[in-house]
Amino acid sequence: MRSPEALLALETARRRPIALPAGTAVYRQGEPVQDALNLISGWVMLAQTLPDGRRQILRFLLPGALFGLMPTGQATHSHSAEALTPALVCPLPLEALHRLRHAWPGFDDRILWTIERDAALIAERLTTVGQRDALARVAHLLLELVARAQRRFPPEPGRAVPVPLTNRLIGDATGLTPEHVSRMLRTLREQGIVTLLHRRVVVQDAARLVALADPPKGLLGLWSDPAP
Amino acid sequence: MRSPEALLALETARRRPIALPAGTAVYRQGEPVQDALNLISGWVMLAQTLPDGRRQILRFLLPGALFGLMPTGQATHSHSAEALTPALVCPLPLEALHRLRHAWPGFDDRILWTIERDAALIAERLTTVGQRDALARVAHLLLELVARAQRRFPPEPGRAVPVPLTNRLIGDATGLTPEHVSRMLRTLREQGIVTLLHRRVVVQDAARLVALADPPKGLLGLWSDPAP
DNA sequence: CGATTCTTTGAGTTAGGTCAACGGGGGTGG
DNA sequence: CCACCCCCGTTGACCTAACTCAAAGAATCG
Repeated sequence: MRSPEALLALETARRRPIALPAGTAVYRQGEPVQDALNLISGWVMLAQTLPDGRRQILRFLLPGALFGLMPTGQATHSHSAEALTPALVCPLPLEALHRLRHAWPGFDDRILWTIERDAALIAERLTTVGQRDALARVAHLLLELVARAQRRFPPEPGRAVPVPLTNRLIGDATGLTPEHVSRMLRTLREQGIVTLLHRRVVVQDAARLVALADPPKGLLGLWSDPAP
Repeated sequence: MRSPEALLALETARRRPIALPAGTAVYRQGEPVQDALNLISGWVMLAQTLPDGRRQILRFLLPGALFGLMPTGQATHSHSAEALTPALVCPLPLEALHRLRHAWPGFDDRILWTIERDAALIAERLTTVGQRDALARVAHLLLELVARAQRRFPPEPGRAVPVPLTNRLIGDATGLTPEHVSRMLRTLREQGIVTLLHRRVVVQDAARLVALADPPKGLLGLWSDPAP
Protein backbone atom coordinates (compact mmCIF):
# COMPACT_ATOMS: atom_id res chain seq x y z
CA MET A 1 0.00 0.00 0.00
CA ARG A 2 1.31 3.44 -0.82
CA SER A 3 1.65 6.01 1.92
CA PRO A 4 -0.31 9.29 1.91
CA GLU A 5 2.93 11.15 1.17
CA ALA A 6 3.58 8.95 -1.85
CA LEU A 7 0.07 9.57 -3.12
CA LEU A 8 0.57 13.29 -2.70
CA ALA A 9 3.84 13.14 -4.61
CA LEU A 10 2.06 11.23 -7.37
CA GLU A 11 -0.70 13.82 -7.49
CA THR A 12 1.86 16.56 -7.84
CA ALA A 13 3.84 14.88 -10.58
CA ARG A 14 1.08 13.82 -12.91
CA ARG A 15 -0.35 15.94 -15.71
CA ARG A 16 -3.96 16.82 -16.26
CA PRO A 17 -6.13 13.92 -17.46
CA ILE A 18 -7.01 13.78 -21.15
CA ALA A 19 -10.45 12.82 -22.43
CA LEU A 20 -10.30 10.63 -25.53
CA PRO A 21 -13.29 9.87 -27.76
CA ALA A 22 -13.80 6.23 -28.72
CA GLY A 23 -11.57 5.15 -31.58
CA THR A 24 -8.76 7.65 -31.05
CA ALA A 25 -5.14 6.66 -30.62
CA VAL A 26 -3.37 7.36 -27.35
CA TYR A 27 -0.07 6.73 -29.12
CA ARG A 28 0.92 5.01 -32.32
CA GLN A 29 3.43 2.29 -33.09
CA GLY A 30 6.79 3.87 -33.91
CA GLU A 31 6.10 7.15 -32.12
CA PRO A 32 8.67 8.28 -29.56
CA VAL A 33 7.97 7.21 -26.00
CA GLN A 34 6.82 10.22 -24.00
CA ASP A 35 4.78 9.75 -20.85
CA ALA A 36 3.61 6.75 -18.94
CA LEU A 37 -0.17 6.66 -18.89
CA ASN A 38 -2.73 5.78 -16.30
CA LEU A 39 -6.15 4.70 -17.52
CA ILE A 40 -8.77 6.39 -15.35
CA SER A 41 -11.92 5.23 -17.08
CA GLY A 42 -12.96 3.44 -20.26
CA TRP A 43 -11.31 0.64 -22.24
CA VAL A 44 -8.09 0.84 -24.23
CA MET A 45 -6.46 -1.78 -26.41
CA LEU A 46 -2.78 -2.32 -27.18
CA ALA A 47 -2.09 -3.67 -30.67
CA GLN A 48 0.82 -4.42 -32.96
CA THR A 49 0.22 -3.77 -36.64
CA LEU A 50 2.03 -5.46 -39.53
CA PRO A 51 2.95 -3.62 -42.72
CA ASP A 52 0.13 -5.35 -44.61
CA GLY A 53 -2.49 -4.09 -42.19
CA ARG A 54 -3.07 -7.21 -40.15
CA ARG A 55 -2.84 -6.51 -36.47
CA GLN A 56 -2.54 -8.42 -33.23
CA ILE A 57 -4.27 -7.10 -30.16
CA LEU A 58 -1.88 -7.68 -27.29
CA ARG A 59 -4.03 -6.68 -24.32
CA PHE A 60 -7.24 -5.00 -23.35
CA LEU A 61 -6.80 -2.42 -20.61
CA LEU A 62 -9.33 -1.71 -17.91
CA PRO A 63 -9.48 1.31 -15.59
CA GLY A 64 -6.46 1.44 -13.30
CA ALA A 65 -4.05 0.09 -15.91
CA LEU A 66 -0.62 1.65 -16.27
CA PHE A 67 0.70 1.58 -19.82
CA GLY A 68 2.95 3.25 -22.35
CA LEU A 69 6.16 2.08 -20.67
CA MET A 70 8.94 0.63 -22.79
CA PRO A 71 12.30 -0.84 -21.78
CA THR A 72 14.71 1.99 -20.97
CA GLY A 73 16.69 2.86 -24.06
CA GLN A 74 13.82 1.88 -26.33
CA ALA A 75 13.01 5.17 -28.02
CA THR A 76 9.79 4.28 -29.84
CA HIS A 77 6.60 2.41 -29.07
CA SER A 78 6.49 -1.17 -30.30
CA HIS A 79 2.70 -1.10 -30.39
CA SER A 80 -0.18 1.35 -30.56
CA ALA A 81 -2.77 2.17 -27.91
CA GLU A 82 -6.32 3.03 -28.94
CA ALA A 83 -9.40 3.91 -26.94
CA LEU A 84 -12.25 1.47 -27.50
CA THR A 85 -14.72 3.58 -25.54
CA PRO A 86 -14.59 7.21 -24.50
CA ALA A 87 -11.67 7.13 -22.10
CA LEU A 88 -9.95 9.27 -19.51
CA VAL A 89 -6.19 8.97 -19.46
CA CYS A 90 -3.71 10.61 -17.12
CA PRO A 91 -0.12 11.10 -18.35
CA LEU A 92 2.84 10.85 -16.02
CA PRO A 93 6.22 12.04 -17.32
CA LEU A 94 8.78 9.24 -17.46
CA GLU A 95 11.25 11.29 -15.51
CA ALA A 96 8.71 11.82 -12.73
CA LEU A 97 7.88 8.14 -12.74
CA HIS A 98 11.55 7.35 -12.30
CA ARG A 99 11.82 9.77 -9.40
CA LEU A 100 8.71 8.40 -7.71
CA ARG A 101 9.93 4.85 -8.08
CA HIS A 102 13.14 5.57 -6.27
CA ALA A 103 11.55 7.74 -3.62
CA TRP A 104 8.70 5.41 -2.68
CA PRO A 105 9.43 1.68 -2.50
CA GLY A 106 5.75 0.78 -2.37
CA PHE A 107 5.18 2.66 -5.59
CA ASP A 108 8.12 0.93 -7.16
CA ASP A 109 6.83 -2.48 -6.11
CA ARG A 110 3.50 -1.72 -7.64
CA ILE A 111 5.02 -0.76 -10.98
CA LEU A 112 6.99 -3.98 -11.05
CA TRP A 113 3.89 -5.98 -10.14
CA THR A 114 1.97 -4.34 -12.95
CA ILE A 115 4.57 -5.11 -15.59
CA GLU A 116 4.91 -8.70 -14.43
CA ARG A 117 1.17 -9.17 -14.45
CA ASP A 118 0.88 -7.72 -17.93
CA ALA A 119 3.60 -10.06 -19.16
CA ALA A 120 1.75 -13.01 -17.64
CA LEU A 121 -1.48 -12.00 -19.38
CA ILE A 122 0.26 -11.75 -22.73
CA ALA A 123 1.96 -15.09 -22.18
CA GLU A 124 -1.36 -16.72 -21.54
CA ARG A 125 -2.81 -15.20 -24.68
CA LEU A 126 0.18 -16.50 -26.61
CA THR A 127 -0.48 -20.01 -25.33
CA THR A 128 -4.13 -19.74 -26.26
CA VAL A 129 -3.47 -18.42 -29.76
CA GLY A 130 -0.65 -20.85 -30.42
CA GLN A 131 -2.21 -24.05 -29.10
CA ARG A 132 -5.99 -23.91 -28.82
CA ASP A 133 -8.69 -24.14 -31.47
CA ALA A 134 -10.98 -21.33 -32.53
CA LEU A 135 -13.83 -22.10 -30.13
CA ALA A 136 -11.53 -22.25 -27.12
CA ARG A 137 -9.78 -19.05 -28.14
CA VAL A 138 -13.01 -17.09 -28.27
CA ALA A 139 -14.27 -18.68 -25.06
CA HIS A 140 -11.01 -17.86 -23.31
CA LEU A 141 -11.10 -14.21 -24.36
CA LEU A 142 -14.70 -13.72 -23.27
CA LEU A 143 -14.01 -15.42 -19.95
CA GLU A 144 -10.92 -13.34 -19.30
CA LEU A 145 -12.65 -10.06 -20.06
CA VAL A 146 -15.76 -10.86 -18.06
CA ALA A 147 -13.69 -11.99 -15.09
CA ARG A 148 -11.51 -8.89 -15.22
CA ALA A 149 -14.41 -6.51 -15.77
CA GLN A 150 -16.35 -8.01 -12.86
CA ARG A 151 -13.24 -8.65 -10.76
CA ARG A 152 -14.76 -12.00 -10.06
CA PHE A 153 -14.07 -15.60 -10.91
CA PRO A 154 -15.93 -17.64 -11.87
CA PRO A 155 -18.27 -15.10 -13.47
CA GLU A 156 -21.78 -14.62 -12.20
CA PRO A 157 -24.25 -16.38 -14.54
CA GLY A 158 -26.98 -14.33 -16.17
CA ARG A 159 -25.47 -10.91 -15.60
CA ALA A 160 -24.99 -8.70 -18.67
CA VAL A 161 -21.43 -7.38 -18.62
CA PRO A 162 -20.69 -4.45 -20.95
CA VAL A 163 -17.66 -5.05 -23.16
CA PRO A 164 -16.73 -2.89 -26.17
CA LEU A 165 -15.95 -5.89 -28.40
CA THR A 166 -16.68 -6.31 -32.09
CA ASN A 167 -16.13 -9.53 -34.00
CA ARG A 168 -13.23 -7.84 -35.72
CA LEU A 169 -11.60 -7.00 -32.38
CA ILE A 170 -12.09 -10.54 -31.11
CA GLY A 171 -10.55 -11.80 -34.33
CA ASP A 172 -7.56 -9.48 -34.03
CA ALA A 173 -6.99 -10.66 -30.47
CA THR A 174 -7.35 -14.37 -31.20
CA GLY A 175 -5.83 -14.65 -34.67
CA LEU A 176 -9.15 -15.47 -36.36
CA THR A 177 -11.22 -13.80 -39.07
CA PRO A 178 -14.36 -11.87 -38.05
CA GLU A 179 -16.48 -14.34 -40.04
CA HIS A 180 -15.11 -17.28 -38.13
CA VAL A 181 -15.54 -15.44 -34.84
CA SER A 182 -19.18 -15.00 -35.77
CA ARG A 183 -19.51 -18.76 -36.31
CA MET A 184 -17.83 -19.52 -32.99
CA LEU A 185 -20.08 -17.06 -31.15
CA ARG A 186 -23.09 -18.75 -32.72
CA THR A 187 -21.88 -22.11 -31.44
CA LEU A 188 -21.34 -20.73 -27.93
CA ARG A 189 -24.79 -19.13 -28.05
CA GLU A 190 -26.55 -22.24 -29.37
CA GLN A 191 -24.90 -24.41 -26.75
CA GLY A 192 -26.15 -22.10 -24.03
CA ILE A 193 -22.67 -21.31 -22.77
CA VAL A 194 -22.21 -17.59 -23.32
CA THR A 195 -23.83 -14.88 -25.44
CA LEU A 196 -22.37 -11.69 -26.89
CA LEU A 197 -25.02 -9.26 -28.09
CA HIS A 198 -24.95 -5.49 -28.45
CA ARG A 199 -21.62 -5.15 -26.71
CA ARG A 200 -22.80 -7.13 -23.75
CA VAL A 201 -21.64 -10.55 -22.60
CA VAL A 202 -23.97 -12.84 -20.70
CA VAL A 203 -22.42 -15.97 -19.24
CA GLN A 204 -25.07 -18.67 -19.10
CA ASP A 205 -23.08 -21.72 -18.10
CA ALA A 206 -19.96 -20.66 -16.22
CA ALA A 207 -18.77 -24.21 -15.63
CA ARG A 208 -18.83 -25.17 -19.29
CA LEU A 209 -17.24 -21.86 -20.27
CA VAL A 210 -14.41 -22.44 -17.86
CA ALA A 211 -14.02 -26.01 -19.10
CA LEU A 212 -13.80 -24.77 -22.69
CA ALA A 213 -11.40 -21.92 -21.98
CA ASP A 214 -9.51 -24.04 -19.49
CA PRO A 215 -7.43 -21.30 -17.91
CA PRO A 216 -4.38 -22.64 -16.08
CA LYS A 217 -5.14 -23.03 -12.40
CA GLY A 218 -3.29 -20.58 -10.24
CA LEU A 219 -3.35 -17.74 -12.71
CA LEU A 220 -6.96 -16.88 -12.01
CA GLY A 221 -5.88 -14.40 -9.39
CA LEU A 222 -4.39 -12.24 -12.09
CA TRP A 223 -7.85 -11.73 -13.54
CA SER A 224 -9.77 -10.92 -10.41
CA ASP A 225 -7.33 -9.77 -7.75
CA PRO A 226 -6.22 -6.18 -7.25
CA ALA A 227 -2.58 -5.28 -6.74
CA PRO A 228 -1.24 -6.50 -3.39
CA MET B 1 25.65 0.56 -14.54
CA ARG B 2 25.72 -0.97 -11.09
CA SER B 3 28.27 0.22 -8.59
CA PRO B 4 30.99 -2.05 -7.17
CA GLU B 5 29.20 -2.00 -3.83
CA ALA B 6 26.00 -3.19 -5.45
CA LEU B 7 27.83 -6.00 -7.19
CA LEU B 8 29.37 -7.03 -3.91
CA ALA B 9 25.98 -7.05 -2.24
CA LEU B 10 24.66 -9.20 -5.08
CA GLU B 11 27.57 -11.61 -4.73
CA THR B 12 26.84 -11.92 -1.04
CA ALA B 13 23.13 -12.52 -1.44
CA ARG B 14 23.11 -15.13 -4.16
CA ARG B 15 23.29 -18.87 -3.62
CA ARG B 16 25.76 -21.24 -5.18
CA PRO B 17 25.23 -21.90 -8.88
CA ILE B 18 23.55 -25.14 -9.87
CA ALA B 19 24.65 -27.25 -12.83
CA LEU B 20 21.75 -28.70 -14.78
CA PRO B 21 22.06 -31.45 -17.42
CA ALA B 22 20.23 -30.86 -20.69
CA GLY B 23 16.55 -31.69 -20.46
CA THR B 24 16.09 -31.14 -16.73
CA ALA B 25 13.49 -28.79 -15.31
CA VAL B 26 14.58 -25.72 -13.36
CA TYR B 27 11.03 -25.43 -12.05
CA ARG B 28 7.67 -26.79 -13.09
CA GLN B 29 4.36 -25.15 -13.83
CA GLY B 30 2.31 -25.01 -10.63
CA GLU B 31 5.25 -25.29 -8.28
CA PRO B 32 5.58 -22.63 -5.59
CA VAL B 33 7.73 -19.65 -6.52
CA GLN B 34 11.00 -19.86 -4.61
CA ASP B 35 14.06 -18.05 -5.91
CA ALA B 36 14.69 -15.78 -8.83
CA LEU B 37 17.22 -17.33 -11.17
CA ASN B 38 20.10 -16.02 -13.16
CA LEU B 39 21.19 -18.01 -16.19
CA ILE B 40 24.99 -18.14 -16.22
CA SER B 41 25.56 -20.39 -19.21
CA GLY B 42 23.55 -22.59 -21.55
CA TRP B 43 20.03 -22.25 -22.98
CA VAL B 44 16.77 -22.51 -21.07
CA MET B 45 13.21 -22.41 -22.38
CA LEU B 46 10.07 -21.18 -20.65
CA ALA B 47 6.91 -23.05 -21.65
CA GLN B 48 3.25 -23.30 -20.70
CA THR B 49 1.71 -26.76 -20.89
CA LEU B 50 -1.97 -27.52 -21.43
CA PRO B 51 -3.71 -30.42 -19.72
CA ASP B 52 -3.72 -32.43 -22.97
CA GLY B 53 0.04 -32.17 -23.33
CA ARG B 54 0.30 -29.46 -25.95
CA ARG B 55 2.68 -26.77 -24.90
CA GLN B 56 3.61 -23.26 -25.93
CA ILE B 57 7.19 -22.15 -25.62
CA LEU B 58 7.07 -18.58 -24.37
CA ARG B 59 10.72 -17.61 -24.58
CA PHE B 60 14.19 -18.95 -25.09
CA LEU B 61 16.66 -17.69 -22.51
CA LEU B 62 20.30 -16.97 -23.23
CA PRO B 63 23.09 -16.48 -20.68
CA GLY B 64 22.51 -13.41 -18.56
CA ALA B 65 18.75 -13.84 -18.42
CA LEU B 66 16.92 -13.30 -15.15
CA PHE B 67 13.87 -15.52 -14.75
CA GLY B 68 11.56 -17.24 -12.32
CA LEU B 69 9.93 -14.01 -11.14
CA MET B 70 6.14 -13.87 -10.83
CA PRO B 71 3.88 -10.98 -9.86
CA THR B 72 3.99 -10.48 -6.08
CA GLY B 73 1.18 -12.45 -4.51
CA GLN B 74 1.32 -15.09 -7.22
CA ALA B 75 2.27 -18.19 -5.28
CA THR B 76 2.93 -20.64 -8.10
CA HIS B 77 4.71 -20.62 -11.43
CA SER B 78 2.49 -20.13 -14.46
CA HIS B 79 5.00 -21.87 -16.69
CA SER B 80 7.89 -24.30 -16.50
CA ALA B 81 11.57 -23.70 -17.17
CA GLU B 82 13.70 -26.40 -18.72
CA ALA B 83 17.35 -26.54 -19.68
CA LEU B 84 17.86 -27.17 -23.41
CA THR B 85 21.62 -27.60 -23.03
CA PRO B 86 23.74 -28.27 -19.98
CA ALA B 87 23.18 -25.07 -18.04
CA LEU B 88 24.53 -23.19 -15.06
CA VAL B 89 21.90 -21.39 -13.02
CA CYS B 90 22.37 -19.15 -10.01
CA PRO B 91 19.45 -18.78 -7.56
CA LEU B 92 18.77 -15.54 -5.75
CA PRO B 93 16.25 -15.61 -2.89
CA LEU B 94 13.23 -13.40 -3.58
CA GLU B 95 13.65 -11.65 -0.27
CA ALA B 96 17.26 -10.78 -1.11
CA LEU B 97 16.19 -9.58 -4.54
CA HIS B 98 13.67 -7.29 -2.90
CA ARG B 99 16.29 -5.90 -0.55
CA LEU B 100 18.81 -5.36 -3.34
CA ARG B 101 16.22 -3.59 -5.48
CA HIS B 102 15.46 -1.07 -2.77
CA ALA B 103 19.07 -0.58 -1.76
CA TRP B 104 20.52 -0.09 -5.24
CA PRO B 105 18.53 1.97 -7.73
CA GLY B 106 20.71 0.85 -10.63
CA PHE B 107 19.95 -2.75 -9.80
CA ASP B 108 16.26 -1.97 -9.55
CA ASP B 109 16.30 -0.24 -12.93
CA ARG B 110 17.93 -3.21 -14.49
CA ILE B 111 15.33 -5.62 -13.13
CA LEU B 112 12.56 -3.45 -14.50
CA TRP B 113 14.32 -3.20 -17.86
CA THR B 114 14.63 -6.98 -17.99
CA ILE B 115 10.96 -7.60 -17.29
CA GLU B 116 9.87 -5.00 -19.81
CA ARG B 117 12.15 -6.43 -22.44
CA ASP B 118 10.86 -9.94 -21.81
CA ALA B 119 7.30 -8.73 -22.12
CA ALA B 120 8.15 -7.06 -25.44
CA LEU B 121 9.72 -10.28 -26.75
CA ILE B 122 6.63 -12.29 -25.81
CA ALA B 123 4.37 -9.68 -27.39
CA GLU B 124 6.27 -9.91 -30.62
CA ARG B 125 6.01 -13.69 -30.59
CA LEU B 126 2.27 -13.35 -30.02
CA THR B 127 1.96 -11.13 -33.06
CA THR B 128 3.95 -13.56 -35.14
CA VAL B 129 1.97 -16.61 -34.05
CA GLY B 130 -1.37 -14.85 -34.33
CA GLN B 131 -0.94 -13.11 -37.66
CA ARG B 132 1.82 -14.58 -39.81
CA ASP B 133 1.91 -17.76 -41.89
CA ALA B 134 4.03 -20.81 -41.15
CA LEU B 135 7.03 -19.82 -43.25
CA ALA B 136 7.26 -16.38 -41.69
CA ARG B 137 6.87 -17.81 -38.18
CA VAL B 138 9.80 -20.15 -38.61
CA ALA B 139 11.89 -17.48 -40.31
CA HIS B 140 11.13 -15.05 -37.51
CA LEU B 141 12.15 -17.46 -34.80
CA LEU B 142 15.42 -18.38 -36.49
CA LEU B 143 16.22 -14.73 -37.08
CA GLU B 144 15.46 -13.77 -33.51
CA LEU B 145 17.58 -16.52 -32.03
CA VAL B 146 20.51 -15.95 -34.35
CA ALA B 147 20.43 -12.22 -33.70
CA ARG B 148 20.24 -12.70 -29.95
CA ALA B 149 22.89 -15.43 -29.87
CA GLN B 150 25.28 -13.34 -31.94
CA ARG B 151 24.21 -10.03 -30.37
CA ARG B 152 24.19 -8.71 -33.86
CA PHE B 153 21.64 -7.54 -36.39
CA PRO B 154 21.41 -8.22 -39.23
CA PRO B 155 23.12 -11.60 -38.78
CA GLU B 156 26.44 -12.32 -40.40
CA PRO B 157 25.91 -14.48 -43.51
CA GLY B 158 27.63 -17.85 -43.71
CA ARG B 159 28.46 -18.21 -40.03
CA ALA B 160 27.25 -21.38 -38.31
CA VAL B 161 25.49 -20.36 -35.10
CA PRO B 162 24.87 -23.14 -32.55
CA VAL B 163 21.24 -23.30 -31.40
CA PRO B 164 19.76 -26.22 -29.43
CA LEU B 165 16.59 -26.35 -31.55
CA THR B 166 14.67 -29.41 -32.68
CA ASN B 167 11.75 -29.30 -35.08
CA ARG B 168 9.50 -30.11 -32.15
CA LEU B 169 10.79 -27.13 -30.17
CA ILE B 170 10.34 -24.82 -33.16
CA GLY B 171 6.82 -26.15 -33.53
CA ASP B 172 6.02 -25.61 -29.87
CA ALA B 173 7.27 -22.04 -30.10
CA THR B 174 5.46 -21.18 -33.33
CA GLY B 175 2.24 -23.15 -32.98
CA LEU B 176 3.07 -25.57 -35.79
CA THR B 177 3.54 -29.34 -35.98
CA PRO B 178 7.07 -30.74 -36.25
CA GLU B 179 6.18 -32.15 -39.68
CA HIS B 180 5.16 -28.78 -40.99
CA VAL B 181 8.24 -27.17 -39.48
CA SER B 182 10.29 -29.67 -41.45
CA ARG B 183 8.51 -28.60 -44.65
CA MET B 184 9.11 -24.93 -43.90
CA LEU B 185 12.80 -25.53 -43.15
CA ARG B 186 13.10 -27.33 -46.46
CA THR B 187 11.62 -24.34 -48.26
CA LEU B 188 13.99 -21.94 -46.49
CA ARG B 189 16.90 -24.22 -47.34
CA GLU B 190 15.92 -24.68 -50.99
CA GLN B 191 15.45 -20.97 -51.44
CA GLY B 192 18.94 -20.35 -50.11
CA ILE B 193 17.72 -18.19 -47.25
CA VAL B 194 18.71 -20.03 -44.09
CA THR B 195 19.71 -23.57 -43.14
CA LEU B 196 19.26 -25.46 -39.88
CA LEU B 197 21.33 -28.61 -39.69
CA HIS B 198 22.75 -30.49 -36.71
CA ARG B 199 21.73 -27.81 -34.23
CA ARG B 200 23.44 -25.09 -36.23
CA VAL B 201 21.85 -22.23 -38.11
CA VAL B 202 23.55 -20.77 -41.15
CA VAL B 203 22.02 -17.60 -42.54
CA GLN B 204 22.70 -17.47 -46.27
CA ASP B 205 20.63 -14.49 -47.37
CA ALA B 206 20.15 -12.11 -44.45
CA ALA B 207 18.17 -9.58 -46.48
CA ARG B 208 15.57 -12.10 -47.63
CA LEU B 209 15.37 -13.62 -44.16
CA VAL B 210 14.69 -10.22 -42.66
CA ALA B 211 12.12 -9.49 -45.38
CA LEU B 212 10.34 -12.75 -44.61
CA ALA B 213 10.40 -12.40 -40.85
CA ASP B 214 9.73 -8.70 -41.12
CA PRO B 215 10.50 -7.74 -37.55
CA PRO B 216 8.99 -4.37 -36.57
CA LYS B 217 11.54 -1.62 -37.01
CA GLY B 218 12.68 -0.14 -33.76
CA LEU B 219 12.48 -3.34 -31.77
CA LEU B 220 15.67 -4.73 -33.19
CA GLY B 221 17.64 -3.25 -30.34
CA LEU B 222 15.94 -5.68 -27.98
CA TRP B 223 17.60 -8.56 -29.81
CA SER B 224 21.11 -7.26 -30.05
CA ASP B 225 21.61 -4.58 -27.41
CA PRO B 226 22.73 -5.23 -23.86
CA ALA B 227 21.00 -3.63 -20.90
CA PRO B 228 21.56 0.13 -20.73
C1' DC C 1 -32.82 9.34 -42.57
C1' DG C 2 -28.84 8.18 -45.10
C1' DA C 3 -24.28 6.22 -44.75
C1' DT C 4 -21.29 3.35 -42.85
C1' DT C 5 -19.82 -0.18 -40.31
C1' DC C 6 -20.94 -4.54 -38.18
C1' DT C 7 -23.00 -9.21 -38.27
C1' DT C 8 -24.47 -13.28 -40.34
C1' DT C 9 -24.67 -17.02 -43.52
C1' DG C 10 -23.37 -19.81 -47.45
C1' DA C 11 -20.20 -21.97 -50.87
C1' DG C 12 -15.86 -23.03 -52.28
C1' DT C 13 -10.72 -23.02 -51.28
C1' DT C 14 -6.42 -23.80 -48.85
C1' DA C 15 -2.90 -23.85 -45.32
C1' DG C 16 -1.68 -26.63 -42.12
C1' DG C 17 -2.68 -30.95 -39.42
C1' DT C 18 -2.86 -35.99 -39.14
C1' DC C 19 -1.31 -40.44 -39.97
C1' DA C 20 1.98 -43.56 -41.53
C1' DA C 21 6.33 -45.17 -42.99
C1' DC C 22 11.23 -44.96 -43.38
C1' DG C 23 15.95 -43.35 -42.72
C1' DG C 24 19.63 -41.22 -39.96
C1' DG C 25 22.39 -39.82 -35.93
C1' DG C 26 24.01 -39.97 -31.53
C1' DG C 27 24.26 -41.79 -27.18
C1' DT C 28 24.72 -45.99 -24.28
C1' DG C 29 25.99 -50.27 -22.72
C1' DG C 30 28.11 -54.46 -23.68
C1' DC D 1 34.80 -50.51 -30.72
C1' DC D 2 30.56 -51.99 -32.07
C1' DA D 3 25.60 -52.80 -31.94
C1' DC D 4 21.52 -51.48 -30.51
C1' DC D 5 17.91 -48.33 -29.59
C1' DC D 6 15.47 -44.35 -29.31
C1' DC D 7 14.46 -40.05 -30.82
C1' DC D 8 14.57 -37.01 -34.48
C1' DG D 9 13.94 -35.62 -39.24
C1' DT D 10 11.75 -36.34 -43.76
C1' DT D 11 8.34 -37.29 -47.07
C1' DG D 12 3.87 -38.56 -49.00
C1' DA D 13 -1.20 -38.98 -49.00
C1' DC D 14 -5.13 -37.50 -47.20
C1' DC D 15 -8.16 -34.62 -44.22
C1' DT D 16 -10.23 -30.73 -41.92
C1' DA D 17 -10.34 -26.33 -39.51
C1' DA D 18 -10.20 -22.02 -40.73
C1' DC D 19 -9.94 -18.59 -44.57
C1' DT D 20 -11.82 -16.18 -48.62
C1' DC D 21 -15.26 -14.22 -51.21
C1' DA D 22 -19.82 -12.71 -51.73
C1' DA D 23 -24.19 -10.96 -50.50
C1' DA D 24 -27.79 -9.53 -47.62
C1' DG D 25 -29.67 -7.76 -43.24
C1' DA D 26 -29.01 -5.17 -38.69
C1' DA D 27 -26.99 -1.59 -35.69
C1' DT D 28 -25.01 2.73 -35.02
C1' DC D 29 -24.00 7.47 -35.84
C1' DG D 30 -24.00 11.73 -37.88
